[in-house]
Amino acid sequence: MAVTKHSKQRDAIIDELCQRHDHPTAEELYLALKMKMPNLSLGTVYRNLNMLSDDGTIQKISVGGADHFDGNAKNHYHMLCTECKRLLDVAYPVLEDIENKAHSFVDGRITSHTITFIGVCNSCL
Amino acid sequence: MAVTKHSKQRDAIIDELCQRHDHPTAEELYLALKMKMPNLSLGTVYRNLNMLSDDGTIQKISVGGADHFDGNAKNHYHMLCTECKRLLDVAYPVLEDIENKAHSFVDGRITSHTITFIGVCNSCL
DNA sequence: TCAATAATGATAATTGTTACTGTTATTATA
DNA sequence: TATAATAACAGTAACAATTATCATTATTGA
Repeated sequence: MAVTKHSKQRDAIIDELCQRHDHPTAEELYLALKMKMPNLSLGTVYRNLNMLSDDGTIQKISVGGADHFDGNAKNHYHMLCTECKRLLDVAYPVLEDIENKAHSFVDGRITSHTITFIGVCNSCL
Repeated sequence: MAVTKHSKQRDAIIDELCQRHDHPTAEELYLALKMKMPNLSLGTVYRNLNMLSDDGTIQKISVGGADHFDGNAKNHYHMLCTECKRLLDVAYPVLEDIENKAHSFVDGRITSHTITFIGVCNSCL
């Protein structure tokens, strides 16, 4: 179902997600918001994150265990820290032509691509 | 725990995984092997796949819902079909220098990278 | 051959996520 | 502004993927 009506919960979710520059999981987001909205439900967080990522308003990133969410909908790359399991932005310029270049190696049609670097972040080193 | 002893189950898992060129989930692999080894346990499949991917003998790929496993341990890229959720190999040449190039954009140390193309495979088109 | 122990099968437990249900809040219209 | 339609909600149950537990079996080195 698409987003039609407004709600305080949804606004708060988007706000929180765009404010912070880590890429929280649904539960991390829920815990942070729960302090301001004590009767917020985890299901509401999941429902909204899914609707918003279906919309293209935000990004859902499936890497390791739990899905992470990113308020920045523009394609960009990430690094997963194998120690703390956090997901960091990598400002490496997006390879605009890689999808066209890859076309001949693929049995099908490419619509997007993701690059994930694996490593250890500075705070863990 | 590292792999020390041998077992028929483990050998069969590696065999099956290397024979086939799709990238099965633990359960898909389990169902295929169950026919030859009727008392194989799903837990054994998971345990071995994890040990082997920790070893670097095989690859674990976390993209959508369930983890996929790849008998080819050499780095290479994949495409996820949004229709059938299958994971296909993409023979696009590995960008050997991208990790060095990305270094200056990252707060930490990079040890590897993955590229996943998203699209629709030919059989689904 | 035998003792030590890694690996197994079966099953329970855990985790992340989705679905359901009755209630509340939002929005368009009168 | 009141009202009716319904999207979105909270709370909870259900579900799927994965991991942990534990008693038994298989492998291996002495």
